[in-house]
Amino acid sequence: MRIATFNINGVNTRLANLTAWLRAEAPDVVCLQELKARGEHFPEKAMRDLGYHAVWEGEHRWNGVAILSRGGPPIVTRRRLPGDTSDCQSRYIEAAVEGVLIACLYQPNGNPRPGPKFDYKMAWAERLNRHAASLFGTGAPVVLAGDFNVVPTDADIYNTRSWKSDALLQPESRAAFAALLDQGWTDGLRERFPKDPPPWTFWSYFRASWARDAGLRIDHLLLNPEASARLTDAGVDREVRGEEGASDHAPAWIDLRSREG
DNA sequence: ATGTCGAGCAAAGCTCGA
Repeated sequence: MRIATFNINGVNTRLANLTAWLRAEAPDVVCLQELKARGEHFPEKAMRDLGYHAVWEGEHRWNGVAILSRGGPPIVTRRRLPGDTSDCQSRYIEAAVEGVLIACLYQPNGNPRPGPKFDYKMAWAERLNRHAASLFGTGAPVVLAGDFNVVPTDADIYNTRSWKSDALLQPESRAAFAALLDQGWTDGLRERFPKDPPPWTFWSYFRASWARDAGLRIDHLLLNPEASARLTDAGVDREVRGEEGASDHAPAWIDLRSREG
């Protein structure tokens, strides 16, 4: 079972990019972030025509998350990250797919920092860690997949210089991510690529980042022990970032062997 | 500080978010 995460940065604007990738790679499950489309504008028919069931949380203009599955339909277990009923941004959706619990998340970017956006990011991270702890020991395989908007260490970026004050690299952001890993989650990409540099998942539109391969690793797939025991491979479909009209992210994925295997 | 994108509003170029 291949589970991918892809910050699509506008699901309708990049529908051609998305469908070309789905046709080429045919991942079993896909977590999408930054739909930038309200719910009624989600391209459900296009997904269905490609053989994917879809569940999603849209939002006016920004954010928005979805889970696609081409096997059994995703059974939604949550549409909001618990812990703050006043938070109405669409950044989390969770579903069971063929016995695997999948959390699709889009952590706030947090810029500019300091300020209310960064405070929101850190509060959101705190809520994520609390909820992740409750998912960790359920006994089922669990995968937390998405755009965490965190560069975990200095090894996860081409060069820290121009990003030093960015919210993605701050000690607080990193500490929250490290605390999440300390719960016992396995970083799927790092498991497969332990040597530096790891594969990047994001290249900014600024400063010809793609042409210079000036990338960051901010899209992550975290596995609890039940999922990690089934991990066979991981990767990034980086060629997707080089296409005409590409998102600034590339899809990242893990492969899990079947329960029988 | 800068750079480049997308969506929305409203009818072009700005604003906000990233």
